[in-house]
Amino acid sequence: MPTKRKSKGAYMISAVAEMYEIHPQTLRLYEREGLLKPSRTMGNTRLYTDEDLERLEFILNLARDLGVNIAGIAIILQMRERMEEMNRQTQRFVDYVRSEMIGRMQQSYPAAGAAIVPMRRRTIVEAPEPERQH
Amino acid sequence: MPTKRKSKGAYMISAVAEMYEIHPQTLRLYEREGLLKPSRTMGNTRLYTDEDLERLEFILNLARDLGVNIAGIAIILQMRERMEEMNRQTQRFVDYVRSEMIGRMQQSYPAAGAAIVPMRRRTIVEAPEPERQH
DNA sequence: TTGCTCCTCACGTCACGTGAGGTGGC
DNA sequence: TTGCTCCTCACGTCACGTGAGGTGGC
Repeated sequence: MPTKRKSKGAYMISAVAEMYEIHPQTLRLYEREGLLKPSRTMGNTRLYTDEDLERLEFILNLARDLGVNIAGIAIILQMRERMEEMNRQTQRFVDYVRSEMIGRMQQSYPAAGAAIVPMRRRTIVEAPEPERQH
Repeated sequence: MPTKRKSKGAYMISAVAEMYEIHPQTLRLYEREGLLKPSRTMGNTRLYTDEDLERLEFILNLARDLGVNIAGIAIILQMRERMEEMNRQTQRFVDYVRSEMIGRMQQSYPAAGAAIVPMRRRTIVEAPEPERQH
C-alpha cells in the first residue's frame, strides 16, 4: 500500500507539494529544466530526499522571493557549488597551515597566530543574502 | 560640439548601443533596475566608462546567451563580487603564509613549500562558465 | 537647425506557473 | 475501486525588450 512518504526522508510529489505549497506540475517543471534530480521508484514515481528538499528550499527562495527565472537559478546553483568547493579547499589549506606551522609560529611570532584564527571564520559562505530586489 | 565619445574611455549611450547592438532603452532599463550605474555629465547625459562596459558585457552574456532575467543577474553580480573578495582575501593569506613561513618551512620540510604554490593558482575565479542552459 | 540626449507610456513576445485530460501501477 | 502517479497540451500573466512621442541642451 503506497503512502505519500516512502521511507525516512523520502517523499512523494504530493507530500512535497503540500509541504511547500507548490504545484506538483511546478516540481516536474523544475526537474525537466534540470534544477532538481529526485530519484525514482521502480514504478517510475519520484522520490525526494532531504537533500532534494534542501535544494528545493534554495530554489523557492530564489524563484518566489527574489523573482529569479529558471536559467538564473541554474547558474546560481552552480556558483554556489563552486563557492562551497572553494571554501572547502581554503579550509583545508588553513587547517594545514595551522596544524603544521602554528606551534612554530607561536615561539617566535606570538601575534601571527591571532591573525590566522579570524581568517578561518570568514571562509564559510553558503548562499546569497536574501535581500529583496525592490 | 558634442560627440558620441566624450573622453578616453567614456561613451555616450548611442555609442554603447552601437558597440553592443543593444537598444538605448534597454541600457536605460538596466540602469533603472540597478544593474549599471554610469556617471552623468552636468547636463544629465549618461557616460559609460570602460569599467561600466566590462560590467555590461558580463550582463549581456547572462541575459542574451544564458537567458537570465534581471533579478537573476543582480544576484549573480553580487555573488561574483563576493567571490572576488574571497579570492583577494585568500590570496592575501597565502601571500602572508608564503612570505612569513616558507623560509622556515624549507629548512625542516622542503616538500611543504610545493604544496602551497598550486593552491595559489586555483584561487582565481571570476565568472560562471558560459554554458548554454539548453 | 541638426542630432543627440532625457523621460514616460504602451505593446508584442515569451517564460513560468497552473489547470485539464487521459494513463497506469500499488 | 480509490487515490495516488505519470505524461502532454494549453492558457493567463507578467517581465523584458523595443518603439513612439514629446522635451531640452550642446
